Amino acid sequence: MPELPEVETVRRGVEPHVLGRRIIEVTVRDARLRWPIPADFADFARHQQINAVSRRGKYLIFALDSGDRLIVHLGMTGRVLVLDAGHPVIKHDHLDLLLDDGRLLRYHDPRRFGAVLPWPKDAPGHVLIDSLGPEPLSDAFSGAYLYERSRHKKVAVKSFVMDGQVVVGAGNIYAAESLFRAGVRPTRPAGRVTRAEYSRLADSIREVLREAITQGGTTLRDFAGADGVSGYFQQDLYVYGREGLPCRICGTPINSMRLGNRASCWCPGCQR
DNA sequence: CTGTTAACCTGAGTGC
DNA sequence: TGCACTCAGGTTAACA
Repeated sequence: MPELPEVETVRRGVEPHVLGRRIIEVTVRDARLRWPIPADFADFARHQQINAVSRRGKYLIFALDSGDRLIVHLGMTGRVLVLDAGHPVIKHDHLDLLLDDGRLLRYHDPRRFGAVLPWPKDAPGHVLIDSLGPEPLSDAFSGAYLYERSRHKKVAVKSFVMDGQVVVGAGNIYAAESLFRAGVRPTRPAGRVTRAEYSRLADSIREVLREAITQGGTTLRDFAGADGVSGYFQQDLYVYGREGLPCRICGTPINSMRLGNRASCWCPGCQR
């Protein structure tokens, strides 16, 4: 699934194709996503013009000319593709937005952990967006912020930075990579990580996410940008998926364990 | 409140 | 070829 860099890559890939385009028809083939696509979704989206495509954390937000918005989340295996109308439909193609230029925006998601939801203009906020932590690439995010938020917390620092209420966008891959670059073991209780370490960690998170965006994301199995092209950040991974392999810095075999039900890799030599 | 676990769902990979 | 099992980029609901 897509973490922040993959979602941002999708946003950038989709945006030029949909800006100013009007949705002329909506086809829902399977509404059973993480939350069901509401029965009135087609009526909600039809005839609306797409004025902007933004991102909040791992959520894509399509702003419509009426002031309504569409929220799209890719879950673990979701994709958004821009295709010509009439493109063959394959398994897991759950939703099409037919555009007024003969193209369509297609949502494809084998595991259906993602979501496509309306966000009406008269709703001040949205339950999925309101309680999110700061954007890691914004000024609101810093080592001091992480330090303050983490005091007295016993949760592992990796789980802490993967918590979307703390900071958005760092999933399993980038949390592991950021902790490696900061030299902090993922198992450390968040409340025991020092101010200096959080300063390095905040820098690392920003750096890793920026680099990954530049590379077009990381490609494992299911991710591809809107144009179907893969990302290249996997060439820059130091710990994720490298259990048992020698550390690229010190040669020590990369260690792995489960933290909060997620595989977590780190280097015993480089990370304290 | 905090913290941990199971659950959602399908497909790919592995071992027998 | 088949079957049983594990694992996967996210997030929340239900627990103790």
